[in-house]
Amino acid sequence: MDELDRAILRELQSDARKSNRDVAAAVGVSPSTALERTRALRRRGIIRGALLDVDLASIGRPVQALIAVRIRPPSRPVIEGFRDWVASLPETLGVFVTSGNEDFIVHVAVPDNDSLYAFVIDRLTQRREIADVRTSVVYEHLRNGSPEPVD
Amino acid sequence: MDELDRAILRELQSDARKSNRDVAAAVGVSPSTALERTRALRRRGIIRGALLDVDLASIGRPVQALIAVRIRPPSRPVIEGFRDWVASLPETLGVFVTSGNEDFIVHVAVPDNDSLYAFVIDRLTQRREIADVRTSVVYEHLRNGSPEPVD
DNA sequence: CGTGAAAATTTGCGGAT
DNA sequence: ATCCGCAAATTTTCACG
Repeated sequence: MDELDRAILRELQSDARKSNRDVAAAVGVSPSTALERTRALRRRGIIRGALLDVDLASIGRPVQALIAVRIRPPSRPVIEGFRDWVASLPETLGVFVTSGNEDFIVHVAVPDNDSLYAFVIDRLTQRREIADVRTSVVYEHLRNGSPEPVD
Repeated sequence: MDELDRAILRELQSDARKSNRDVAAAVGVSPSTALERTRALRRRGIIRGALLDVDLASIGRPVQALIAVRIRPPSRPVIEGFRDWVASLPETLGVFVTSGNEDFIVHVAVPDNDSLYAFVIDRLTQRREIADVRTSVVYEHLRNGSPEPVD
């Protein structure tokens, strides 16, 4: 990870679909060099892919929530079972497996408040391993798509 | 949003860098049609862009946490001031503004546990408007990069 | 890491259904 | 009104220096 790699990463973080030619021009190397560096970043697992940023409201899912879940017993099979199940639900955008007051924070997007309520009481609470659930509605979600390398 | 739009969205969600030619082939239309549809999705704000998926560990930030913050008073100027400040920190990956037991959930990535502790006690707690902070270390973060449209 | 040429893709437009 | 075919422009890709 030299300065050139970091510069290429910055360019692609600003727009993952930027053409290799534009990236090369922006960082001051030839397209072939930029291409080889970018491929190496992928091979090394530093770049994992490119995610489409979709407006959730316009696909009918304007209501987001974070749901803190505590599981009992918090043993590996139970944790992993719940994790995989909840990650596979269509409402789920992401799952954080955490230490602390809860075992999971589940990020969901649904069409409306009724759907959210139904998700929590009909689907989540049906799981026997759930000891506690706390739901927070998300008013706004800001993302920093460009985390910077350190060291 | 007809079936063709949804199919194109699905393809690009699986890989935001997929070539237009591949998208067209996968959904069964000509490249020119796929291109025009994709541009329309962008114009309509349904596609907001493409984010690079970077492995945080390999850029020196392997430790993630979710930090629940309560603010006082939770008035608009105070909320928005804190939101903009915390979103601009280099450690911050994202900020959820929420209802419920906390006003914010801040998602951060740092080099190690010491950095996390320093972030919480040196930077966050310095802000006078913070009434309460609860930190949860994130062991694992699964994402569903392909939220499906409903209706 | 760059050059240059070949291959592949993107793009705009005229015409078809 | 939407989609396709085609050709030009642009970009990607790679062998070689």
